[in-house]
Formats: sequence, C-alpha cells, structure tokens
Amino acid sequence: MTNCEDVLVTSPKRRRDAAQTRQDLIDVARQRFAHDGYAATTVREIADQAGVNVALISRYFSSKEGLFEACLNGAFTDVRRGAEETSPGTEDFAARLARRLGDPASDDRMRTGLLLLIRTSGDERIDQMRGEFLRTMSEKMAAGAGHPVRAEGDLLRAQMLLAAIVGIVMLRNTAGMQPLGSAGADDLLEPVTDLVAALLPRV
Amino acid sequence: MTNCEDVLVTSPKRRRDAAQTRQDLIDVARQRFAHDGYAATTVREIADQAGVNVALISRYFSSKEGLFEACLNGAFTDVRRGAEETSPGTEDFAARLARRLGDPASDDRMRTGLLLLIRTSGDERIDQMRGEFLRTMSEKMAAGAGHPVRAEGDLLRAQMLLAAIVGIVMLRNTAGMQPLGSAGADDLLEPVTDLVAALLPRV
DNA sequence: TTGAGAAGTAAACGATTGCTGACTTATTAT
DNA sequence: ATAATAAGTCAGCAATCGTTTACTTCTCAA
Repeated sequence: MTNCEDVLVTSPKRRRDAAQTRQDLIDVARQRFAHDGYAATTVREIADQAGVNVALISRYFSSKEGLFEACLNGAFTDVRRGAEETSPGTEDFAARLARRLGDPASDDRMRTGLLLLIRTSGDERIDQMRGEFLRTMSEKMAAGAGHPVRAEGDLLRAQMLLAAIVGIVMLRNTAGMQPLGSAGADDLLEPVTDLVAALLPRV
Repeated sequence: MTNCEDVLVTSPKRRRDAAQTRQDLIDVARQRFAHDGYAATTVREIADQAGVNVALISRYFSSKEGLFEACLNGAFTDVRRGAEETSPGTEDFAARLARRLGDPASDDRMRTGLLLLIRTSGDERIDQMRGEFLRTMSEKMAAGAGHPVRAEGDLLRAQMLLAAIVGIVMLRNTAGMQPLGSAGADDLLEPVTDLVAALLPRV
C-alpha cells in the first residue's frame, strides 16, 4: 500500500542456498501476510519479492497455507521472546512497551508478528494453534503481573491489555491513523503507562 | 468459519423489490467482509447467502469494491450513531461501553461496523475515506471527554482508546480468545471502567 | 574432471475469481 | 388483457489463483 518496496531484494547473483532461500521466503511472506492479510497476498508476489520462482513455495512449504503456518510459528517465537524480554511485573514494563510500540526501527519483527496473530487463513487447525498461543500468552502476562494468588478477573484484564496492544499496532500500521500512527516512543510513554496501570494488577 | 449460517435467508418466494434486495446484499456483505475480510469474501458467496444472482451485485454496486464502499458507508453511520448514543463525558459512559462490547445481542451492527473499519479493499480512495472517518471519530471522542481547552495528548489518548476497543472486538469476534471472547457485559464493566478512566481525561 | 543430485526455472494445468451480455420472468400502467 | 419496463437469471468470458510437471543449471564429492 504505502512503502512496501522490496526490502529483501537479494543480491544480483547469490550462491544457491536452500535454507537461506527458505528463510527469505518466510521473511517476505510474513511482511505481506501481516500487512495485507492472507487472502490478499499472492504466492507470486511473495516469490517475486524474494527473487525466486513460485514453484519453490510449493516445494519448501508444500502449499500457501504451509508457508503461512511457517510464518505463524516464527511469529510465535518472536512475540514470545519479545514478551519475555519485556515482562510485566518489572519496574519499567510500561516504558519498554512504549518503546517497542513507538520506535519504528526497534523490533519490527515483534510488530509484524503481532499483526500475523490476528490474520486468518481459513484453515481451522491453524486458527486453533493461534488460539492456544494467544491464551498461553495472556496467561503468562497475567501471571507475571499479578499477585502470587491471582484474582478472578486478572486473566481477562491481561487479555484486554493484549487486545489494546494489538489494536494500537493495527491502527498504527495498517490504518495509519494520525497522530497515533506517527507517535514516537516518548509520546506513547505516558498513555501507555496509564493503560498498563489500569489493566494489570499492581505488583 | 464458526456459525455463519444464512441469517438473512429470504422467505422462499418474495416479491421483487430492488431496494430490499440491494439492502439484503449490503447486510450479507457487511457480515462477510467484517468477519472474513475483503479478499477472502467472494461475490458468489454474498449473492448465494442473500438468495439472489451474482449479476445483481454488479448491477446495483457496479463492482465488488462498490459493494464494499456501500458497506463501509453504512458502517460509518452505525458507528457514528452508536458513538453519539454512548458519548464520552457522560456519567455512565464506561458502563454503556461495556454493555455494547459484552452483550452479544445488543447492537451487533456497531460491532461489525467497527470490524469493517479495519478491513482494507486495496482501493486507495476507500482507505482515505476510512482514515478521515477514524480521525473525525477520535476527535469527537477527545472533544466529548476532555476539558473545554484540550491538552496536547488528548487526541492521542482517545485514539488509543479507540484502538483498544477495536482490538477487543477483534479478539472477541474473530480470534475467539477465552475468557475475553465470552465475557459478558458485567464481566467487562470493571476493566472497561478502568480502561476508560486511564485513557480519557477526567471530566 | 565429471557426473549425480540438489536448487532453481519455465510453462502450463484446472479451478476460481470478478464481471458481462443475452436472456427470462414478474410487475404495473393503460 | 397486454405492452412496457423493471427485476432477476443464466452461461460464459478473460484474468488470475495455487499448484504441478518437465526441464535447466549450479554445486560439490569422488
């Protein structure tokens, strides 16, 4: 839509490397799937942007859905890792969250990973995978932020915070709403702090 | 995906009524577009569910994008109306917002309207329409909730609340995350109250 | 150096997409 | 009752989708 230039354009001639090509395909596909959605993304677009032939997608991932599943698994790892680095319960949780949301250069993988989490392929098994991950994710969030003995609604509040984060990333990246779309980490610090404080039980 | 049974199945034989058929098509299309996205929805599905022939879509809306635009305009009105009925600044804003979010029967049009707001068709003009509407919407939100003289970041906070609402609706409806997905209005009341209080300036 | 297997390409396949023009059927004014 | 017109259907178009098959080209061990 906006500036989806071929970020991953490979060097004019590169040595044949199946693992590298596979990873290139995943990287390109993740961007497109996250930004445009599953159905709107074409395997030919992905292959072209990665600089390889379309047939390799079927060869390496057996289908478009297989490629999407691979992207989703990568997104799982990225989001999980990012969430562990920025764990609730620590002192400056809100500050680091604000930096992750606002700083356009830092940790773009986690943002596209978050966007991938709300994209559907139509395959029921994949949807179930995503559901499980989302639930585990929010449980960790609630556990890391709550008291040792958790209250009843803590999980609900953690899921609402997760939903808020997803919504913010989505309105920033796909809708480009201003001024939210171009707000920096420092602009986001105060409201994000209030948001976190409101939805997560005090530590 | 889940239970998309033909809600709008027309009576076995109905009198020919262009206006009614047009509206049926819009109603069906809005559901599908909001739930599955633009690209994943086919015009044949829409026509079948509405009980008419595919050609009528081209006749009444000239194209699939035209139908989507009509749906989006309808969503604008619904969301705007719903936002006016549940205006911030009033005493029980959070309570009514929680009821709108949680009560599955009440005001389904506003929820699907919200989901439509984050769906893209690829058409740049439509994206611009949506952007304008979102901006106007958040401005009204900030104006209704803020002091007469608004602070600098009020608009940003209003947009973050809007993003949070969108994220909650999305995770509830498309991802079906539990327990958020099946939380009732009373379950949502407390966290929503805290959420609103955190992001909107006190009146 | 060379040949066997991997890595990548080209072209086309059946299916499906959005859309259209010719057709049929129902409604209404006279 | 009947012609005129609107409402709706039908069949098929051209384009594009995901996928596959047959082929070429590169790479590296023997």
